[in-house]
Amino acid sequence: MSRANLRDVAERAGVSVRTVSNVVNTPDVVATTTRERVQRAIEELGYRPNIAARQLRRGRGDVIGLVVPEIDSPYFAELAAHVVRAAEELGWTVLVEQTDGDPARERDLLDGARGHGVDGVVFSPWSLTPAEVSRRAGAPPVVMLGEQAGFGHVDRVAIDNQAAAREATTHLVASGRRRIAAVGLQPHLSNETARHRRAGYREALAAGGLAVDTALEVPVDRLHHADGVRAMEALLDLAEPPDAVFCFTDQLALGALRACATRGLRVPEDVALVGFDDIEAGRYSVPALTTVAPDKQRLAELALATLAERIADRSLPGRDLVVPHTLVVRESAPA
Amino acid sequence: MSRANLRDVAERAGVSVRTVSNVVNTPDVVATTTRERVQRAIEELGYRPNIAARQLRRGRGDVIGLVVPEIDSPYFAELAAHVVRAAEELGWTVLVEQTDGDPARERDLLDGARGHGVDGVVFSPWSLTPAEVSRRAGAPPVVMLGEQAGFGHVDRVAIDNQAAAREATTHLVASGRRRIAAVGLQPHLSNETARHRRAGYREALAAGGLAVDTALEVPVDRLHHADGVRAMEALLDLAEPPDAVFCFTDQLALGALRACATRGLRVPEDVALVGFDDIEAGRYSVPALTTVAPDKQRLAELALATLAERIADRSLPGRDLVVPHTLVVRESAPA
DNA sequence: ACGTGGCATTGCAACGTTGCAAACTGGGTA
DNA sequence: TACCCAGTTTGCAACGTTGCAATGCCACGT
Repeated sequence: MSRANLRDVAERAGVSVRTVSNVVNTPDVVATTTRERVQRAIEELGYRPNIAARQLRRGRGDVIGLVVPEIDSPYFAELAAHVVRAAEELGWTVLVEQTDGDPARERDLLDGARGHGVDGVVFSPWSLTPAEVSRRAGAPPVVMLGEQAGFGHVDRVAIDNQAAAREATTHLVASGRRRIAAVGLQPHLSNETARHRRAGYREALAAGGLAVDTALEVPVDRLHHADGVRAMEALLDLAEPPDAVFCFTDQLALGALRACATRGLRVPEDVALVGFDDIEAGRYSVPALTTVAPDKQRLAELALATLAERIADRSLPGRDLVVPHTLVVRESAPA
Repeated sequence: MSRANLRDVAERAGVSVRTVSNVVNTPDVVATTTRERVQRAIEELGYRPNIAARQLRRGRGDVIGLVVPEIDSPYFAELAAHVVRAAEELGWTVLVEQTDGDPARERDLLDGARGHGVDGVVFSPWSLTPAEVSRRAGAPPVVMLGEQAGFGHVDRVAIDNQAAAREATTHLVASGRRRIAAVGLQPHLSNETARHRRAGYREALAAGGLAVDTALEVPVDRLHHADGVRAMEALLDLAEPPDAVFCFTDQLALGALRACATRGLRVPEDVALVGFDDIEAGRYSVPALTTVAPDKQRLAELALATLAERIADRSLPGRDLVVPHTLVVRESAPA
């Protein structure tokens, strides 16, 4: 016996298909006795609505896509947790896709989570250029996360990365550091976020009367711990190593921390470290990470609220929404 | 103008609806010239298949659910990454749901990811009792992850938690530790996995001629860093603190590590630590964590392969599949 | 000229649901 | 008694796609 449908229930309860549908969707319009009889039939047959048919008929499926580079990076994992929770609040379920930062995959998935009939998409790009976010006829609405500027007609939700990076670096300057490195540029990707963070970093240096030394601006391949280790080792191999490092993600910072330990350097005494993202692991590392904390929950909620509005009215103009952040001072770069 | 459908394309290309469908699904049966004409029309109209209609017609939607307690716990995040990748390999997309370990939510979601028309579900339970995994008429097939034994008719994929815990503890015994604690029991949940790990831990103690001291078996509320901190502090407050701690997850171990640092204890000199899960953060902590490493990729692949088989043939008997694990010896508990 | 076989294309129906509007029911009112 | 209205229930059609089976077409061999 296959899965029961409305007709099976209707037959069993001795009512019309339409009435069963009413019991499921608008129970209050059905007479009490009828409703109870139908509900019993539903129970007995184990009826569950066919979502595909409902979606086809209604024109929406209450599913949204979440497209991130990698769901196992702590920042994205934490973000995803907030998105899933916020989505549930709105009656949505979340479909997760990974791009691995691959431009081609980002482009494909931008067109609607592999076409999987989602009502909308929350998209966290790494390498997408603004030009690529256009001409997407028939694709579901998208909200972009992060600092990819210049999309214009597309909604975007992000923290002010440049200001955040400036504050982080200023904190290091203020604590007396004079040779401050930056780790996390990704020149091989058109990663706008990294660019903004570097801009903020440089602003803070200038404001503190420090010169930019490009030898201290270390590019990385990816943003994992291992990349942080490599970058830190490179910095420590310099003739004049830094006395502070601003890492563009906490993962990089934790890698840098590890590299310092391996080399026998003390943090923060010999080198101060600041991260970015405020992932849980950074709150419990030894020493605990000073870091920029984006309000991830707010970010998720705002992204979904924006998406909901756009789904309701696709003619809305594109919006640029800013979410607050704070600098959390911990042991790796104390005041 | 709304979204284009097969009929719009057919009209524009001057062919039948069926031929357009053929171009989309089985291009090789269509003549080259026709195919090109249709493809041009598809491009021009920006046609994208309606997934709901396809799903309704085909009877499957190539979407599976992944139900985990929390997607932002590193272990589940890493697992999810593997699941998403493996799913893509099989042409599936993954819908993620979080239970927060809440029994009621676990029960609901077990019945098919909030009914969201998934073809199958990969379920990672925390507190579900075997009795609850029954009588699910019409619900999609499920593969259970972890050590929830006794489901019988349901497929299950897991590592041998008891053996793994035994090996981890034996490693501590072999390195000369004599007062070995265990952190991670969750007596308030019917968490079978924790039970198995304790059984393995006790086995190893017995084999090493050590007595079980229930004062050294520390329960925790959740499995986060903070719980590890609290548990470790409790252990260090004992009249006779342990010289080694086996934590049931790496997150707990990292919390314990942090607590040791705060108290000025050296790891591994004063206390050795072993974790479980082999999350990335544990590979870069100071000191790096000795831990049990489940083959997560294998776990994900096997779970999905099993699910695929069950979807194909729902009359298959329930299977219990075991995935390999290894003990990775690092600094927190050297040989 | 005609049948044959292979390739290409087509029409019909159905998947399960819900929007719409019509139809029925019973009791209260003019 | 005839009528009306609110409360219930119903039938029909359509959402967009694909399985099935039939039809059309053409080149080839006889």
